[in-house]
Amino acid sequence: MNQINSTINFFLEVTKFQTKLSRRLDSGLNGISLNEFIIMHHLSQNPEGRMRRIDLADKIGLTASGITRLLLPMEKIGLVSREADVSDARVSYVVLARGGKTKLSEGLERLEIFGEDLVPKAALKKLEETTKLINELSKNI
Amino acid sequence: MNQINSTINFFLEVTKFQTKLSRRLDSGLNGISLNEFIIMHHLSQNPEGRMRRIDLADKIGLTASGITRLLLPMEKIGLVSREADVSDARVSYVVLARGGKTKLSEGLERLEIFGEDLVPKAALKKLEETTKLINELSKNI
DNA sequence: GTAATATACTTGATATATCAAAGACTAATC
DNA sequence: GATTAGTCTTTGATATATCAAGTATATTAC
Repeated sequence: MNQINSTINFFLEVTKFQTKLSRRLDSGLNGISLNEFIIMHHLSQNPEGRMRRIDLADKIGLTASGITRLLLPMEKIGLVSREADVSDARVSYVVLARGGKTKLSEGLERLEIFGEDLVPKAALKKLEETTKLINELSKNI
Repeated sequence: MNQINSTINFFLEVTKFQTKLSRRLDSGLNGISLNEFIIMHHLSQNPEGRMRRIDLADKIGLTASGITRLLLPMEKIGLVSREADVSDARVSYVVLARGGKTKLSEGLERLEIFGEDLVPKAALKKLEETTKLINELSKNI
């Protein structure tokens, strides 16, 4: 039982939390996975209503390749669609499609309920600080 | 741009952090993956020096099936080994093997350095609180 | 304006999880 | 003590990522 670095402890706990969270939500978000939800959420938050794949990758922490593979089935079932860039043929934008909007709001609703059940009201302020901290840390990985 | 639930925001940030962390560490821990490291770490912390697969699964948040599949190659390359239970033939314990001890301490060293680079000293106290909070949340998922 | 370099995206091979079901036991109930 | 129910682990089929390399296009430097 040696002394443990508190940063390492943090890594272990976050890893565990995220493993459980995504397993739980992957089958509890009305047919869409957590990452699919996250993609659609970012699209809905974007002022232009569309994002380049590479920016999406950066935003959610996946590789470009991962994004390609995630989006493929999403396009097929009509959650998102594809838009070209007029001035740069390498780029293809991701746009939230009609079906995606529906799924997104259903997922949001479920996620909100889940979140309310999970996090006690009293912990919300602390949670927000935590979010800020983790966001800062993410930038340097 | 609608109002976002702060719990959902937390989920997004944690997911991103963990995605980036594990990608980064999976190729930076001297040949072992983050989860392999975590398993060995828990084994080394265990007073009995061994753990049932099911307890390991619970400890790190994976399914029993996931544990089986993670351990298979680890056994093959001599990081862990297998021990039977004298009174319950269903159980097989996981034990840290000689090669695992070496890899673990190498990984620990690297992870410590990584952690020191990532987290500013001033944030350590906050980080510990965060760890506690996340640990609490994990229990209810 | 051409050559070299950089960027955006996709693809082939592979790793790591999941779920649902099966296998092999143990424990509880009658 | 036989049946039933529960626990621990593994397995087949599948999903979701990664990396490294490839394709197509833009940008920079000369």
